[in-house]
Amino acid sequence: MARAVEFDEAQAVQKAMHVFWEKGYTATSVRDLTEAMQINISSLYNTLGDKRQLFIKALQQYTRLRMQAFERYDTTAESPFRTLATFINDAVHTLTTEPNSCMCVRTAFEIEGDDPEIQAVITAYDEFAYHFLKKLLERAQAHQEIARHTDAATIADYINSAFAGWYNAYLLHGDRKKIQDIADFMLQQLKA
Amino acid sequence: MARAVEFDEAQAVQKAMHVFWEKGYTATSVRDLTEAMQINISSLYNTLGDKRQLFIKALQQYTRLRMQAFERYDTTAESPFRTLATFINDAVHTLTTEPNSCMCVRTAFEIEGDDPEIQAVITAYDEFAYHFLKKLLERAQAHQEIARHTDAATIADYINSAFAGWYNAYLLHGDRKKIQDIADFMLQQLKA
DNA sequence: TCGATTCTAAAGCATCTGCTTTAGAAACGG
DNA sequence: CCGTTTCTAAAGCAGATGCTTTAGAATCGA
Repeated sequence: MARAVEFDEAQAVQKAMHVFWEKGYTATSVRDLTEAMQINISSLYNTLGDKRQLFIKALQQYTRLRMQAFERYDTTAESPFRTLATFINDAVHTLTTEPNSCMCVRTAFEIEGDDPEIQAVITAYDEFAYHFLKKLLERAQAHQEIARHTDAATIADYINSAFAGWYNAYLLHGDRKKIQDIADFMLQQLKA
Repeated sequence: MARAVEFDEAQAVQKAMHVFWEKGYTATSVRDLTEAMQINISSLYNTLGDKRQLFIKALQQYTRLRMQAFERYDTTAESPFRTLATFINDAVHTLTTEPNSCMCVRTAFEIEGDDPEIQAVITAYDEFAYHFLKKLLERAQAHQEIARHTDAATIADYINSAFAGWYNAYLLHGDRKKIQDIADFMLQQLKA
């Protein structure tokens, strides 16, 4: 037998995630990563692979955390619209509070379709959010809380796409109230 | 007297704009630029300044072109809402037709507030679009074409912020119809 | 203690980065 | 032709990049 593996991959990826999240893929150097991860560069290449593979793992970790946050919403609540309102208000809170904007959105604009494997991770998250919204909207329509003249699918796309725009608006103006007003207006428009 | 200046700055900046637009600021190298601009690197540094200054000029050129496109809309038309609808549909057409996504949005996410001078160029364009929309919405409200219970300013922010989200959605799915459906739903919601 | 394996530290690699310098050719008016 | 200025081509710079290699220390079970 030999020496036991003492390398905590999950923790290392977590630290890498924060660096990538803050600086973006290209602007992050391998030296930035090893410094933050507190591991030797040879350990990195032996266990995690190259920079791109590590980025994919970091991005997956990011989306996994985001997806976990969806679990706190009661999709079977009596008023699906209220759940939706909470969800949207939480999104406003998150995007105006976290130090960086959404890693998925940022990355989507950075790679611009050049890397299908990275894009797939982002798309998977996007579709996860889409299905969450769609289910919620279908129930809201069944409860007559929102208008039924439009597919829940389209409304889900509509809401889901808006978030990236809010990130952009907050980046430009840093004005929390502006985003809240936009969100309030959207909710009010959606209400039947 | 001496040799006449034969360097066409506007044309050079225009070519640089396309490279930056396609690849982003960081991912574009000075060699990429001189190659596309068909000029020598010493000419570049003598007349246009360094990479960052050239990028600012290219971004200004980009926003100038975009702002010119606003002139084709009749803001004094009898039905401001119809002008708004045309504007939004044109936006959908543009963003699903052009080979790259919006240079401003892409750059906003790339620099993430780290460069105030670059950010100012983007913000100026954003505010230009905002005022265009606000004026149009105020007239639409006066014509009773959209509801008056909300400030035109908020609705302008609402519409303006949505565009960046549509760029993101089109990047992820490449589905023109999806964006059109979203835009149609927005317009229908806005209609009084 | 032994070999086997996993770790770290450091040096090193070729390539790319933004940018400067040097040397000289080309075009002008006086 | 001359001096002045604008251009181009090419070499060169120091530093950063992603990644590899080397050498050896640490930790394990047999």
